Amino acid sequence: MTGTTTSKIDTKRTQMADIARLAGVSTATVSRALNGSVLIKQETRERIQELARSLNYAINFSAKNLRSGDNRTIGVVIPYDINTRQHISDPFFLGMLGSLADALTDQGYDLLLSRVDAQHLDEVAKLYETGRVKGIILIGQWRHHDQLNELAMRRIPLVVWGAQLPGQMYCSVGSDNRMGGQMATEHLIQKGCKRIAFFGDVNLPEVAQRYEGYVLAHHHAKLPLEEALRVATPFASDLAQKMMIEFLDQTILFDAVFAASDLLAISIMGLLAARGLDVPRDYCVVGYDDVDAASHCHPPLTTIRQSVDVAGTQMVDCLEQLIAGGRPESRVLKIALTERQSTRQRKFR
Amino acid sequence: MTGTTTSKIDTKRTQMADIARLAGVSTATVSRALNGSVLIKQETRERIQELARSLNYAINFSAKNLRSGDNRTIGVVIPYDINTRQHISDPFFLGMLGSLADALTDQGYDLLLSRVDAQHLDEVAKLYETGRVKGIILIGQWRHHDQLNELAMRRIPLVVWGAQLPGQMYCSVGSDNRMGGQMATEHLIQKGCKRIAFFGDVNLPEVAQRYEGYVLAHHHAKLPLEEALRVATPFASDLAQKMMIEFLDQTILFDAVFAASDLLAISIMGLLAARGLDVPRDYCVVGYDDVDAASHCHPPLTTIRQSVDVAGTQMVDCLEQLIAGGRPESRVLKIALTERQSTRQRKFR
DNA sequence: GTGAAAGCGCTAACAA
DNA sequence: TTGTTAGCGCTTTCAC
Repeated sequence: MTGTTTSKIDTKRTQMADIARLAGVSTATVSRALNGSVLIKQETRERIQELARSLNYAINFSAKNLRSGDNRTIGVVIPYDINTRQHISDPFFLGMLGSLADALTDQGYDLLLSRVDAQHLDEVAKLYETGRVKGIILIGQWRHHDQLNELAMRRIPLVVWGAQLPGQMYCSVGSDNRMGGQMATEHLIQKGCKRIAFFGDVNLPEVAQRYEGYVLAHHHAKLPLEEALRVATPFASDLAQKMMIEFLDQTILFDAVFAASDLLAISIMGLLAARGLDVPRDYCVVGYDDVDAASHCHPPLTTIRQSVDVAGTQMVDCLEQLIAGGRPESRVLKIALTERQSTRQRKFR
Repeated sequence: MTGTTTSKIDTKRTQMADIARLAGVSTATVSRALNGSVLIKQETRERIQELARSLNYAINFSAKNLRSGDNRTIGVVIPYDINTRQHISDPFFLGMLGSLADALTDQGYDLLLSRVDAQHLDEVAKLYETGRVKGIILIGQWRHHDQLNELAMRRIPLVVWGAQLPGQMYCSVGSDNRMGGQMATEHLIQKGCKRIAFFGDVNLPEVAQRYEGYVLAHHHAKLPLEEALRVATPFASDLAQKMMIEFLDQTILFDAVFAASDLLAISIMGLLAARGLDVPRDYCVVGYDDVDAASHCHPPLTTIRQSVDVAGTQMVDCLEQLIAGGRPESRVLKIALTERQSTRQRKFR
């Protein structure tokens, strides 16, 4: 028995042989016609295509893939860290996923979504090695640089969203975090801020680079750096919230915040508001990502925009090159500062 | 030529035949051994499994699927509406996606993610008919009830996240929207609110049911309904924002808001704050979904919690029944009100 | 311009 | 307990 025992009238799905019989040609001709081969006389081709359509024919991908040793599926992997609970709860990732879905669809790929425990990143190798996917896009580098390098050495076509790191064997696409950090900080300095708190987990490469930009801006402006102003919050979570409250309770002197993600920025703005403090009058705040919420929150958030759409197409482009046997360069995407209320109307002191 | 021309040393992937040769058995034995068949002597079985492992063997799924006429992939579809730009920008959907990813993985399924133009929902049928997926989970019913019915009539195993509607041919899983709307409204009434604005697009079945609950609560409390208090905002977007501002500008008398999504609720709270109005002192606000942001915003938002994890497993469960030829009932999941600051400390007037 | 035929890597009925 | 054999539905070389 072939199909599942779903119904008694197991209407076998139409296949090439059926079309061939009906059209009075061979399956070879049908195959060619359906693939738009110029070898087939136009008239025959159109007749067969029409027939296929009217029969509601749908090709069997398993057979096609088996025969051609090929497939058009890309694995998109979102690692999650059980310990830090750094799940995909950030809307930025959803945006990225959407962007990838579109970019892959455009190129005729299917998207196999997989959540993988970051402890066992080598599981993603299986995806490739079983022939399920032709390549892998990994969203979120976290702190798994070494594991990623290992995957790349196994010759797995792999593109990672994240920072470009020294000694990197895999292809990465990411935004210019250093520049982003610098621009954000310079913007604040320009608004007259002098004691800028930095919120973010510098153990993550991307955040570390944003912090480097922050440091650089301070150097340029000949502003001193202060340890107490660096708060190592994880990405938005209860813990981050707790750390921010702690920070505020310490009554450390500061006049601005640069947060490594919009979620953190929005969170701190809420905390400040709850204490009767006003943004931007009392504190300026800059975020990172430019998620939807950044423009809808109050006050609307000045932030560093990472272009998600571009990211998607770029990653797919890299992956295609990798699949074709190329060795694409990692890419660093341009960012831009979007100024909104959270840093406006600030008076110099 | 078989493989892609990636490298010169085109190391052909190991396959069953290789293992068979090395083990001095037939491929049939290897197949059985690897599938853990009890027909094979334990010793042989273990030897073969060990060999496979050491050779880093990975089965070819195309071949397996072709032969067995089966596969373990489920399509998860997120329709997007080009017109209303109702993309998947709501974090609630990300949560759902994550939950589904986990539930499917637990059951040994792969997740094929697909974004489909809501105008062409029949495209999802192709996913099934080409044998790419064994069933389909659709997140977001929007206003496509009829199209979904049609898909169901084509005998496509389909589970939809959304409201249960009369004359529904497909299996749906959703939360108890009516009850949710009622609970939210009753909670507000209990806090002393009398003129409760409702924000949400009642053209969407889920929102319509929430509104029904709102109406019911008013009846129970013998409170009059007022047209002016119903604001047909779409799901969070610039347009929604604009409509809320318009509403506020009209200076319609109201003392509370029940928003059909947390995003809307958070948005309105920001708008109110920007006008120097306080939640919950001046206005109480209740949202819907209980997304992460609801507890991190300020003030923390009272909201109706939809249990995303349960939703994922329930949908997968339904789909499995459908695939097995069953006819599972649609499910309505329990909701719960989570009280937070946005409705606290309200004094009766 | 079209057809015949081989076979992709695996599974399962039937034999032994 | 294991092997033999016959395909699953498609693509593609080679022949006409």
